[in-house]
Amino acid sequence: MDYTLLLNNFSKHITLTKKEQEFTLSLFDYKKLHSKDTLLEQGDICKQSAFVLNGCLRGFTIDSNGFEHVLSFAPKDWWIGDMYSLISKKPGNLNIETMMDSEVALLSKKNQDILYDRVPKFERFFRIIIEKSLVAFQQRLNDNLSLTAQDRYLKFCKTYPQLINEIPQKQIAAYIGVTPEFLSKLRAKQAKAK
Amino acid sequence: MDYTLLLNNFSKHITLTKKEQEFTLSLFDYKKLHSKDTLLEQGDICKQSAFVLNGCLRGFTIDSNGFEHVLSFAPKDWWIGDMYSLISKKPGNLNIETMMDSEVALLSKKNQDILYDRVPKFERFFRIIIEKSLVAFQQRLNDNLSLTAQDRYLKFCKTYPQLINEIPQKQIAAYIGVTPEFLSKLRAKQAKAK
DNA sequence: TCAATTTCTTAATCTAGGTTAAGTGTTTTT
DNA sequence: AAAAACACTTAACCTAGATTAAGAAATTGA
Repeated sequence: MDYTLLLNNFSKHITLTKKEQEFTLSLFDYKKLHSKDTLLEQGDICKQSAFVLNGCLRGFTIDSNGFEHVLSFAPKDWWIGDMYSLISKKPGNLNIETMMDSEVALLSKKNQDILYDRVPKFERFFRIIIEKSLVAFQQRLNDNLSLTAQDRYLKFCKTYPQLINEIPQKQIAAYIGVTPEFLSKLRAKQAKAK
Repeated sequence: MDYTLLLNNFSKHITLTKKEQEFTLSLFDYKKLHSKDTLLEQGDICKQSAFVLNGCLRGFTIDSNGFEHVLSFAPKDWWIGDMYSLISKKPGNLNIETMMDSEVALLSKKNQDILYDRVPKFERFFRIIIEKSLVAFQQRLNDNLSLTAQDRYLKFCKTYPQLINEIPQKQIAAYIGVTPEFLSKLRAKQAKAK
């Protein structure tokens, strides 16, 4: 298991000594997953955050009509978890699943608290990670309030160019908030317009 | 100016000595605002966060057709700022305005950084504040992806009971993501159904 | 390798919510 | 206290996107 990506992720916001690096990595669990494996199911209490070393996961909910809504994609170098459940310690309604064979580094809430205690720099690290995540969600909510489906799709293509050919279209539809049929129609219109 | 509310807000997540309290408060600026005063305009670089002591503010964007979209209401005891602009130091597209006469305690980004340095507990404090804000935005995005306008309105009424009779209906419409005309129609239908 | 499953497309029809417009309160300003 | 500005309602008509359904293409897997 290669944790280089994780160490580089830390070093974007904080500087760790060799000792701190070793201690920190010792708190993570490495896990190899197959495509469509489940990491968290709605109704569960989320007890860990995942850092994606390789592959891609998705966080999604299932509404009362059985439709899925993708709240986040987590490709390589991203963090994913159910923040609501993680901090409230109550059952959440997020599902987390791999979209292809993936490798993750798992940090349990318990170990995260130890980490905050022993290497307080991580208070800052996760504050910054969460700030960026907050900005992304605010931006996305604003997009959903102000843009057409067409524009949201174009924006998605710009934001996640690497994902477009890697994941099923219906997942992109569930992310931008339209049915797969409508996204298909949009793409056909777009192709013709050229 | 009475900062009791602010001190109580801190004490929800961290414990400060008398000295730390004094120092911390010295970093804030008190400001009294009239209804519809502007605290931040789109295109500006946001240089401060506001804690609402009294009254209510709103953060909103204006789209390319001139329509307003409310990203957040900040009643008494809430924080508001343009996180994107604040951390990137680039011009943001958020407007922040009072909805009634209000009092705020302002913390400049510069003073916030001093605070992180001199009272590191605040790394934790703001991490927790931001975590909660993130959870709220994720939840709201999910609501926009999965609920009808009717259900979003009902949920709004449950979440912000104190605001319903305090702020104009068109602001609620701009928050849940419908036109004022459609919200009016929803309310009429609801009233009849009883 | 070929059957089964999943994904994607196309097309007809439907509907939640938008648009336009006109009229009626209700605040705010002078 | 009148005028102006703003907020809310109602109603007719419109459209972006949903639904249903059926077939084609691609993937998965025994």
